[in-house]
Amino acid sequence: MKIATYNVNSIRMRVDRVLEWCKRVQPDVLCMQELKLEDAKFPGVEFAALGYEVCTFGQKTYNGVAMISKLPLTDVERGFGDEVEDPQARFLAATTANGVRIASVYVPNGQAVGTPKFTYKLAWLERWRAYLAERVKRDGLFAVCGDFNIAPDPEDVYDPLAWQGRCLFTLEERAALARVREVGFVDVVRQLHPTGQLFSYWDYQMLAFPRNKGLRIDHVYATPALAARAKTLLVDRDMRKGKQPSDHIPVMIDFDV
DNA sequence: ATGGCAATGTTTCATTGA
Repeated sequence: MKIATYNVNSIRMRVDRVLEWCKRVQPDVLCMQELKLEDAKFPGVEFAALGYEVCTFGQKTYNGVAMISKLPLTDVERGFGDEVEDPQARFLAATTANGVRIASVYVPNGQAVGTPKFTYKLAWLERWRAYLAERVKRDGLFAVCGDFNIAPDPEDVYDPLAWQGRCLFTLEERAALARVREVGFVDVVRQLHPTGQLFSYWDYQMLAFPRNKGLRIDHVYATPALAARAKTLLVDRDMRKGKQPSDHIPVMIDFDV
């Protein structure tokens, strides 16, 4: 079972690229982030034509997450169920017909240390952790995939010294992400690629991609029972090439499920 | 060969991303 995640940076701008990628690598489930549109405007017909069931949680202009699946989806959850005061569409979960729970996540960027957005990010991370701590009790096979907007380790940023203390790489954010793992998740990309850089994002500016000034901020976390079944990894650098790429690339794990 | 910001809407600039 191939489970993938891809921050598309506007599904409207990227739909042809995503469709071509699905035809080529045939993910069973693809989690997407930064749709930047309302659910009614999601290009669902195109994905349905490839045999995918579509599940979206979008909003106008910003954020928005989706999941497409070749297996039927049930028990769809949008948000954590606690966001009385949170209108941002950043979390979607569903269960595939073979019993694997999957979530598509877009963690807040945080902008810069000391800003209200950074405070919101840290609070959001704690809400996410509390939600997952409950769900792992029930879902033994659970994959949480998405743009986490945190580089966990020094080898996950192109210049750890320059990134010291910067948003996406502060000790505070990395500790918050470690607390998420501690409720019962494994970083499956690192499990399959234990050492060395394996970036998933390069800024559009300053020739970041050709200079390989990237970050590893897109992740696939899985419960130990599911992580034990992880077989192969694809971090598809080719998707940063060509006309109008997203600034992120897809990350895919093939599980023996 | 992978290329010098990009996408959205409030549109001809401001906001956001990371």
